[in-house]
Amino acid sequence: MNSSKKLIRHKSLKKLLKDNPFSTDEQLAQMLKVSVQTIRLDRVTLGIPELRARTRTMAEDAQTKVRAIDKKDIVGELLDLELNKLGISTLKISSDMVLEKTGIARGYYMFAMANTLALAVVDAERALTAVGNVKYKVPVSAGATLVAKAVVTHKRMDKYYIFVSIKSNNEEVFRAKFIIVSMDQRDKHEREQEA
Amino acid sequence: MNSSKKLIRHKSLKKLLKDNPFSTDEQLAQMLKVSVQTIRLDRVTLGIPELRARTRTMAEDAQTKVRAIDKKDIVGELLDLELNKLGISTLKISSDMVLEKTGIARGYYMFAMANTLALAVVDAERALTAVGNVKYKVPVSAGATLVAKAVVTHKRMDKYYIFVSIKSNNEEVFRAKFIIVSMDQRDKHEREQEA
DNA sequence: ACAGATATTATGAGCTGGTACTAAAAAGCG
DNA sequence: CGCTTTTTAGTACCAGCTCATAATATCTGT
Repeated sequence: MNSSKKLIRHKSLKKLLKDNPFSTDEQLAQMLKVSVQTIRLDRVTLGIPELRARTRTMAEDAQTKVRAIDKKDIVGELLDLELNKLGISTLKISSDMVLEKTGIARGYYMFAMANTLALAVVDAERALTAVGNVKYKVPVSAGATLVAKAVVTHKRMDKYYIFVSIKSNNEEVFRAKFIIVSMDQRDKHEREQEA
Repeated sequence: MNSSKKLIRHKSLKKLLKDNPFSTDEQLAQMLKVSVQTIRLDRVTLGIPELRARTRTMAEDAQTKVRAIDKKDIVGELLDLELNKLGISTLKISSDMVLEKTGIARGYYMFAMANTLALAVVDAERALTAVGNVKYKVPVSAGATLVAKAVVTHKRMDKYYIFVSIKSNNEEVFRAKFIIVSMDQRDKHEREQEA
């Protein structure tokens, strides 16, 4: 099978670009062990624009982002995001994020981190938190690097049920469940009904 | 004055690039009615990178943007406080506390307001949030003045059960239940055990 | 095994949006 | 007027492509 090779390469190509959209054709060619021309051909058939166009659209998108929450709204740093599935972010607790008396991080940072991540995971133009359920398991001190993982457990109508776990040094320090309501669907329904 | 022209142009240049960072030197030259070389020279002296580098860093930044909660007074203003009984605070939602897309206040502001008030009500030197249960009832827009009321429903051992309700224009927009743990009594014992 | 299709690679011209450098022309100023 | 600063011009070079053409390699059916 000749074309199966090609298909596999196409998939790999997509994945490579998803992981690092800043690769040049030459780098991609090296990674996939084919010639640069092949990469270019693949890009054309897959409708993938060149590096410059890619970065450009990314930069433009960043300016006028159309998603539930702008990436800049994420408290912490977004590491991975699969819309409607999961998201991972980190946040370093600095000394001005802790309570003076106890030296322990104010709880709302973990809440904000978890909540914004949950909202970011939802693939909707407009989304709101409806319900939150949080549990603080271990106090967090300054200097800790937190890693939050949000997972969409299930979705019913316009409601997303999201579970978020925050770990520090692989120890769970916080967990939360959110119900996020997408406003997109409502709009559509309402518009359709009205129309 | 020769250099004043230059200074003015430098300011214009910065502004133009702020408004549209995607301009090429040629476009900028046309807009400022000078030669392309002048623009390049200006960019060098101002330390402004070329278009491609600009878009590139923008795209990269967009991927991993850090933004913690503003250190501003999230808490709001304390109006009344009866330790171990109740507390009342207000918070005005400003335009930079809302999500751009929806114009609705970010949920963690209400959480932070409620949570800090709950902690304030507890009559303990050191207290931590253990569990939180929140419900967002009505979206809040910029300009709204929120009033939070926290009530200690009961206390068992070192745990305080606190109910918080946030109203805007006398309409309940948010409610939360917290379990706050006082560390005053037990920290001595536990530290010795953990150490 | 061999023609014909499909896939891959090579080659070269041309483009954009620059950098880096040199040098000439223009403007400003005492 | 001459000197300095500022602006413009010009050349060579680069990355990272596109587009077109052509050659080679690989596979596939008969």
